[in-house]
Amino acid sequence: MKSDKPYRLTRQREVILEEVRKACHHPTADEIYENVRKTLPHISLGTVYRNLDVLAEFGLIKKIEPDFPQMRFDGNTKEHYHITCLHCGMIEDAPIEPSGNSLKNLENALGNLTKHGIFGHKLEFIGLCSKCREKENGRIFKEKLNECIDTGGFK
Amino acid sequence: MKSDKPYRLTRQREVILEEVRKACHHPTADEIYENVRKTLPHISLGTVYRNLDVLAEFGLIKKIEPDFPQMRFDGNTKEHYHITCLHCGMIEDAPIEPSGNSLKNLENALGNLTKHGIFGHKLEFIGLCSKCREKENGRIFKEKLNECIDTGGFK
DNA sequence: CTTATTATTAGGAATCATTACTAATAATTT
DNA sequence: AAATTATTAGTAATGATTCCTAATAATAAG
Repeated sequence: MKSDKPYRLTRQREVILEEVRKACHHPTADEIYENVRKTLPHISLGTVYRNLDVLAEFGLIKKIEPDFPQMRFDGNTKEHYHITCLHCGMIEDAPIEPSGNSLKNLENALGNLTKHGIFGHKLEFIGLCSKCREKENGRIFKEKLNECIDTGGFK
Repeated sequence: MKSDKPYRLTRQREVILEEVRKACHHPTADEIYENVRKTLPHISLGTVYRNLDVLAEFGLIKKIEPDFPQMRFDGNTKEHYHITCLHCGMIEDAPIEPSGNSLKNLENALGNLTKHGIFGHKLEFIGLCSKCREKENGRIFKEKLNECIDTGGFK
């Protein structure tokens, strides 16, 4: 528990937390809303948003802000990296370990070089999921790959 | 030029591109709008948004989607990393070189491990800029640092 | 150069995710 | 059991971005 604000365990909060934890696909707020409604049909969308924020504040879930206009949430709070599909916005876990200490070393170096306080980093891989890759028949893939070759990197 | 869509050079487009290029602080769309208005007082916000998208599509600028609700733009299209201030949303360039090939190797490894097509990665450092750090007198910094220590990473 | 074509514009309306507000409710404290 | 107050449902408001339309202006064609 990070925050020491007063905290009440409500049924809504409980169900929302469970829903985020059991979803393995980094759901959006409205996906969570739709699922929670199966258990609590009268819950309001505002309640879902508020509780997602509260749960994230207490460190029980993570808020993900991907390269996409809509927020997503993660029941897995251990450090790990993500792959975002450029086409559908779906996020999967990257099957690699957070690189031991090399990026942590970079953080320290940056903290010294700049006057910033650096807490952490976010490494996001950008690609096309297998479904979108198939559906688009490689078109986007080739386009983006060329773009990447042209500029020497995605961003 | 990435896209081969028809493209017309208008005064608006020219001024917007110049504005993004000369700004060194990764401006938001409305900051660009305000600045462009000094030269073209009758330009509309929609035109600014549309042109930022077009310019990004043609690879003349980059769109940045930081860990913050608002989009920012970058006139520097060479690969480089950013530091985002968690408090004010300001983005600065990270004074380090994109790590040669180690992250590119990770991309390749991931492309093989998963069925994804991986084009690139985005590495964002999260911190507090010196101004905010001062203003908050280290409060947020300590909080976030603890959070980071607790969970073994920011995200 | 003049006319035709059509991408682009200004301005405003619409959308979409998210946040804020309020009276009613329910979890905790006394 | 009563008092306190965090939380809720429902709805209105916000803020960034996108969409729509008739008018305009950049390019292409004659």
